[in-house]
Amino acid sequence: MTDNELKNDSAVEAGSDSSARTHFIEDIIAEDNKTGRFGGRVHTRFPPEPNGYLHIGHAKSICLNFGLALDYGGKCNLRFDDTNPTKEEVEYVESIMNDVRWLGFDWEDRLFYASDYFDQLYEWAVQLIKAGKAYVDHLNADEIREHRGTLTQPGKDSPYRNRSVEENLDLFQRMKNGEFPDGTCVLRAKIDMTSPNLNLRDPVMYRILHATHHRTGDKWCIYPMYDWAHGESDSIEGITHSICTLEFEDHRPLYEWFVENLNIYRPQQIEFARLNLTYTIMSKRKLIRLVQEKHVRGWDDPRMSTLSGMRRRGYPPEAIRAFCDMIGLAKSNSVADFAMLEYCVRQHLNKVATRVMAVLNPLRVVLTNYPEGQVDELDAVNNPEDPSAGTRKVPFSRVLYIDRDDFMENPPSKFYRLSPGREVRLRYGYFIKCEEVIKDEAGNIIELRCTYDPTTRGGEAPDGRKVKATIHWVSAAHALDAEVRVYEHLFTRPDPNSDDEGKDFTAYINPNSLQVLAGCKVEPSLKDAAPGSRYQFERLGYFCVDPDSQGSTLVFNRTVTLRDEWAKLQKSQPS
RNA sequence: UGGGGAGUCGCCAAGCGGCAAGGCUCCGGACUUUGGAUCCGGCAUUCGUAGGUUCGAAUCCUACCUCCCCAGCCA
Repeated sequence: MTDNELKNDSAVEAGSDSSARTHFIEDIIAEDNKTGRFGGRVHTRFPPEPNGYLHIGHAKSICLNFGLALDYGGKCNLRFDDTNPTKEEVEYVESIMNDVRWLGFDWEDRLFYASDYFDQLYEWAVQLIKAGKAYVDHLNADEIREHRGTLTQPGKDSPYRNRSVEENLDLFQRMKNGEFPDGTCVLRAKIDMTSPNLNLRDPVMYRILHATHHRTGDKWCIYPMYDWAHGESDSIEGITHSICTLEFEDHRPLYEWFVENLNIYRPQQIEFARLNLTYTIMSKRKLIRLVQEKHVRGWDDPRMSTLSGMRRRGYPPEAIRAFCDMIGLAKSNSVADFAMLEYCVRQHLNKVATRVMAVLNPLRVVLTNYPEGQVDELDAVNNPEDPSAGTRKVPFSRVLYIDRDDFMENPPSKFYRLSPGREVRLRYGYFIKCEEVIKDEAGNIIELRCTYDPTTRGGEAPDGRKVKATIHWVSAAHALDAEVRVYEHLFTRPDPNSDDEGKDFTAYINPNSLQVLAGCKVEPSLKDAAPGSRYQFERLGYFCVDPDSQGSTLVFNRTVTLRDEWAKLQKSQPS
């Protein structure tokens, strides 16, 4: 996919006339381009820490950063912010690269790691020490906290704050050489212990961590803190607009203090509001708990808000991009409605998904006037939204399955599917009329006896009579068995974080978030459906073949239902 | 009570002194061999509150209110 296709695609998906409406970051870029601040360059970066899987919130940042580069003819780097070896793993860096690519973005040859810059960072730290702007502090963690003061009280200088440059240089080198155990001392920037901005009260730049790093191994036992590594990495890479989330607004003065005191190139940090979505959790800490405590099957469980989960669920990357376009960008905390995401998923799938017939909850139907052993090959349209998708043959015979939801013995007035004595159309097939309801001893309906009208082949009656409903079906003798996994929101409330009642978010996990339907029947054209392929099961929703499918066992995930007027009616008038 | 942000329809979100875009949701209706899609129509006399400036304010000024973030050797 070319850059242009990607752009147009997203714009079209979002239903926006792209050209108009700019958000505040685009305004900033326009202004910078006007003043020539960065010489017309736009160079962004997506800087994940490899300590978990990417989620839909990251998608917003990815689309923003890579999207801006695309829109302004600039570049976007992928940079792993790997400054804490105790939490980071290669499994995560691989999954992250995989997810960014899947979303449709390309960092070309610009794959970087903050750990690439450890040597440079060390040199710069020495430079600050020499300038009297950094010192080694032997206060322990508790003491540092005590000296930091509070929100309303200024902090106090550490007794080690005024060590000589020589002593600091010596100590810092010995920190690096591994002469001290974890926690004995840290390197701090010497700024202002009385600043109302706590980030400026002599922030820690390096801590001692005798841990093996996923890339640098045991080369280092001191690791830079986020504030010390991030801006400097941006500077090294020539980033123009360093976009991050709101909680870093307070860090901007520190970001700028470092680049100014080092006298190096200064990128512009810009903050935006992270994405929140109803019925989902976005914190990595909580997502990892869902996985570790086995509330879900793994990072890629289709109920997860991770990109890998959404991929397995069947959400197309185009839909996620369109969603990121649709939600806009601002600085106010907000919670996007999950329905927006589903709208984007349906909108894309409607245009591209092959239609197929599947019966989730089979009810046997025998056409009493249809010749035994006769098979009719009916023509079915693969995608009414896309004529080029062509048609296929669907076998029709005497014994069929329809969905139990499509039959009611005593239908309410608004129900216009099949019921005793009523006639409906079988999609692409014939009109059938229900003549008899067969029940078992317990009174459960086990079969319907119907007659079909041979003159209605294809679904049109020569006498022009109309039918109120068209229902889907499969031929019993030809159908394939399948397992279908039906999902609902993972949480029972729009904001699972609301810890009123002092409850943990796990208290709001939806016990019905996964329902496994066995014994489903799908049409034979699905025989060799590959994992990951997406279909519309007519009248039901969009479904995606799960990787658990193997050999003759087909497993589908329900991606999202179709919009359903009937379901809505039932909900509003329960009875 | 320190500092940094934000408050426009149920949810996102435009608007930057000239009289409230758009999308999602929702509600009507048309069409329909998917109760899908599509198409039409409806949905903020009002912009956190109260004052003020102005011919005119969501937009400027003042005060207040509410919410979010910051006291990791996490990012």
